[in-house]
Amino acid sequence: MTSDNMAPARRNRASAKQASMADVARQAGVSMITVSRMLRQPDLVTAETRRRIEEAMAEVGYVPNLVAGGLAATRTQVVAAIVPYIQHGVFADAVQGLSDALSPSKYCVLLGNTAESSEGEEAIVRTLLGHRPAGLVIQGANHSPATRQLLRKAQIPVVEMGTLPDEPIDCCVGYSNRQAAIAMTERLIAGGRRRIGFVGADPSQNDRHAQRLDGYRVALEAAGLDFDPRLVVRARFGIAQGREALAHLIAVEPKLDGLFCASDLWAAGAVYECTRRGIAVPDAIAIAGFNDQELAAEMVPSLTTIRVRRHEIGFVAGNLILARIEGSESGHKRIDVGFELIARESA
Amino acid sequence: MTSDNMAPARRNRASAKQASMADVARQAGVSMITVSRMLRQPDLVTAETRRRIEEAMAEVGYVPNLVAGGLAATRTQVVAAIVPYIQHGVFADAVQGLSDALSPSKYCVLLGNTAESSEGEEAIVRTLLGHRPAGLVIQGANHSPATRQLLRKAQIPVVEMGTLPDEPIDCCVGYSNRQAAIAMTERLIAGGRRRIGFVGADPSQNDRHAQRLDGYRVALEAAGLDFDPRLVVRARFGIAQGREALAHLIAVEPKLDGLFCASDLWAAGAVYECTRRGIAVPDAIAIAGFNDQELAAEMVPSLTTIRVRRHEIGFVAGNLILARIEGSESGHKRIDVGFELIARESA
DNA sequence: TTGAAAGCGCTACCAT
DNA sequence: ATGGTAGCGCTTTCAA
Repeated sequence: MTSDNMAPARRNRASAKQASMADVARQAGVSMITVSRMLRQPDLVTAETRRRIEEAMAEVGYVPNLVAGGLAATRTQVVAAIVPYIQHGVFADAVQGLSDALSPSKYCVLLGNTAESSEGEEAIVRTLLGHRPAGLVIQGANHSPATRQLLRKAQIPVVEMGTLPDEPIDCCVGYSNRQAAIAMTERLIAGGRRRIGFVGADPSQNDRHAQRLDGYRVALEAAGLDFDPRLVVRARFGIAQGREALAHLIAVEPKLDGLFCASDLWAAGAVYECTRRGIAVPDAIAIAGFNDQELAAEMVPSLTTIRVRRHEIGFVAGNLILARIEGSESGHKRIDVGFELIARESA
Repeated sequence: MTSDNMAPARRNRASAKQASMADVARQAGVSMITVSRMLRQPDLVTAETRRRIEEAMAEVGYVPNLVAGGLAATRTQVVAAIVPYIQHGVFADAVQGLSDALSPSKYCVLLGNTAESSEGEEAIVRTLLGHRPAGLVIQGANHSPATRQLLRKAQIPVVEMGTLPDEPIDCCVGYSNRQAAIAMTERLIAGGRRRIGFVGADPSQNDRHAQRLDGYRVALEAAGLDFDPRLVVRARFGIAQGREALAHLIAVEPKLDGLFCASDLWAAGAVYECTRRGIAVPDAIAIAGFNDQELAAEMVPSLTTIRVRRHEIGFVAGNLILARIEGSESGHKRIDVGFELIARESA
């Protein structure tokens, strides 16, 4: 029962080498090109021929070599996806959406993690481009000149996700991080908050967070409130970092009465820290998040946050790529999927 | 400044076609094979030649075609990774680990989502194998006979992750889900709990959860407690589903005093539901999770759970694959990374 | 509806 | 240390 690997050449080449298209053709008594055709445009082949080929494929255990196919056709069945960390739910959602859009067309996702560094990004873009993907999606839009150059020269559809740059490399699908941040900050202000903190990622490495910070600042100043750099915390992602941020901020500013976190993880951490310290949320401090991640709706108190349809962003990006590959050049080069302010208990 | 795409043939072929290795060779005044060598074994090339080639590569904007390389060498720089959903943090952690292990060697991850169905799994395995990956890692070990057959015939290293099957296809790296479940159930029992519920995924589709369910049952029976099928809930993943599960269970069994959730998400949902209903955790009901996901340590009350080093599992899997590719066939075919019971507040 | 020949861009193998 | 010659396994013309 375990004769798969070591079987001494049952039938044709049971173990020796992988079966090739030539083997299938021979077995079916047709030419290679007919096998190739039946795989890609079955309608052009007689039902009878098709049957014979299918039988032959099963017989020899044929798995088409997409590498050879990709080389011959000078186009692969692969789409590259570049995100800072696949481990972060926010990016994984988009990649899932991408994968879901691509799967019906048999395209696969080739993954690249940049670790949120621009050198890392350029290196990974280079490598992924070497695999000659049919298209590429990438998180954000603040790429180094070298990276932009590479992407342009690649002559494939490129989709920047999660933001709406003024000058996309090719296409983009996202929403206005700035407007979303403005909306949330305005809400906090409208709720009577005056000393509002901000937690975000390094704005020089993360353009989405840079825009959220910008929106926060704009909204404050529009309301005649001070933008106080001491109330701006730069953090690594994580719930624990949210706790720390809150601890830091109330030390710096005991009158803190509002907090806008550019990610739900930080907001959750801040809320938990308040809970532990007996600080009432939102009565003493209103805390808002960003992303509407799963725990936002479920935790106690639930999180007021910005909902972004991340799976949809990836899905739309995938369909954009497919449309471009198929040549239906479709006008839309800049798709705004919008955002939604979800008002819950925490703010 | 935007002349990348449309520039009318500056230098050599600025826009026409992608530069090939032949172009680089011509430009550098060497043969193709020397370029190839310099890319893969720079030591075998004179410093001077190297410099000329590097210059030429920059000049023509060369990005090596890994598809052609893969075909010629009959081995690619790609490792396939198959998980139920990349969107689930638990799987994304392992994929991140895999990617982190492979990156230094310039291997990329080709992603496949099975959506946790065996037909889906076979289809995605077929497609990924078509890309002739140098290795493949896959979550779990309950694959259909056809899938196992495909994987065997592929003649590449295969690593099954997250479990320790009796008969791995090739290698595996994981831990005993059964032992972990036994340990946690025993803890609940030792804490005086007598009516203990269980929440898990469909055991027929998810072997890890099947083993956790088994461990729960074994521990109950070893303690002389009834295994009551009414207290076993099968759920889809999610915090909300954990709330529902708790609601359902206390309706079925008002005397419920313990709950073992095979994922932290369910445990978190159950805890939140208790909080909302004013049920004291752990006093009235002890609730235990599984995975030690990020929120487990942070939420209030914090979650007693099983810690599994998921990133490490992926990382080890990646290194196993690399070792196999390099031929250092290394004996370890079955790596147990163990688990840890993390005692916190909820149980 | 089917087939023959010519590559796709690179690496392996053998020379030198 | 460098180069020439064959392919890798498919798809793309074109032809029948």
